[in-house]
Amino acid sequence: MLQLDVLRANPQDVKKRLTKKNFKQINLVDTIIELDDKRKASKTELEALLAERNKLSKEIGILMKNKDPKAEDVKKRVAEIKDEIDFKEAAVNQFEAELNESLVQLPNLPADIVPEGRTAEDNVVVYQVEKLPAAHQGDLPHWDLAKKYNIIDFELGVKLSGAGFPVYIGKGAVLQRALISFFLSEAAKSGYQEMMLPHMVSEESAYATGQLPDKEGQMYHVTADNLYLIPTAEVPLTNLYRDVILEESDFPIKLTGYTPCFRREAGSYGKDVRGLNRLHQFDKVEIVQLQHPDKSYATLDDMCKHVEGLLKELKLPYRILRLCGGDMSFTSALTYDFEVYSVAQGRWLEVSSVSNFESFQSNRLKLRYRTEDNKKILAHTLNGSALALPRILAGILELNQTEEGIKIPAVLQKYTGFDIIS
RNA sequence: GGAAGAAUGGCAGAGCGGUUUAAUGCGGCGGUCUUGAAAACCGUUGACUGUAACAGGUCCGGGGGUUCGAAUCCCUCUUCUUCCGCCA
Repeated sequence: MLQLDVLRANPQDVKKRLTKKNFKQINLVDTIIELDDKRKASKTELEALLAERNKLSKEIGILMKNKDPKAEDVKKRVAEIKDEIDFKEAAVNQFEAELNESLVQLPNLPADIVPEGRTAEDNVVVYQVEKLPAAHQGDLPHWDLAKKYNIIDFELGVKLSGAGFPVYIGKGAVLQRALISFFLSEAAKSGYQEMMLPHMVSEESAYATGQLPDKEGQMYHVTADNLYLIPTAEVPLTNLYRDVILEESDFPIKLTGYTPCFRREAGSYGKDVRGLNRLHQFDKVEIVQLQHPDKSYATLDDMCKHVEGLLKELKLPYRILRLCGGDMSFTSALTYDFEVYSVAQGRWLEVSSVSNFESFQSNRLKLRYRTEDNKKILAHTLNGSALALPRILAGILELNQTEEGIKIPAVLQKYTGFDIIS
């Protein structure tokens, strides 16, 4: 959620930047400022009435103690004020509700270096591996490899749950476990503290990181207990610091966690959902940092370097995109996507997305730090996948297929205990 | 799931209808003393809102109610503790 101060300080600039993000209801900015004006005015009036009531009530207390009959007169006066108070209070509540409802609809403002553009076509490639892997005769896409070596069974998943819930078998399952261990170990090496987290969160948590109300339909909702299955570890990880006031010396806070992720993916069909490309349940190791506003962009670069390091270790051909305004998420100020190239599918697969949210999340989280002169300032939050497993697995299977079988990348072998799937 | 009790400022802990603008202790910060430190003593120390700055307002787990007035009484929800039941 954007800070009201920012809107008020420079509404024209805010509108310009919202436009870059392809946000249509620009006049919402003016509506919000008007609502805030109204809210402030009514609140000042309400508070004057409350002050008057408090004063008179105190007088009544003294009069009653002295058994003074004038107490009854004062009581009558307060009763009159009370009606006004109820009326004003309703008005203030109304304005506050409307203001909040509008404010929540505004997406985060894009950073200056975010490219103009509306779709994925407009994203800027900031790095691409020099040589794409050569195509070989008879290369199979991962869903065929999965079947050939009996390491993933999509039909069994359908039997248990439906499409998008694959069952990993034998070496396939071990490879998943190895990837999780590898990613967590690497994150630990980079100084991230590992957390094991709940896979369901409350409405409050989902709201604080911005999944609600924006992405209501994307999450599985356990209605009996009003809990949401997490779409990413970002939600519990970042909510750990909801309503927290940090000291400046606490920065940076670096957290990591492995969780399964659950996404309804309503409306996604076609070739994009083939095999491991898009699932309802998948595994991911997430990294999160909480940082001082002055350092968050340097931190974003650090996090990108970490992700890049993983892809290099796994020897996967990758590229890095700076997302354009129209393709960025609602909550992000700057996002880099990492994609792995699959020859067998002839396409790039998104395996990580690293973002700086600036104070957009911390505003709702009420995550702040205390400055030397005791001011409380919103911290910046960042997160990234490091990494999401299914497409990494797809990449490994497709890129390392040989006539003998699928070669396991060297860095993973100490976690798998085998070097080939045959 | 059943029964009972509890929830107060960073922590501990009073207050149970009207100078509470929440006592007191610990911790934190500043000072005196000291070569320095400790001890002792003195002072200071919550959050939100609001103002140019004051003032003012709100907050005693959340929400609602009673009252002229609620931390204090009532209802409700949540969480915790203890006991019982069930159970990885």
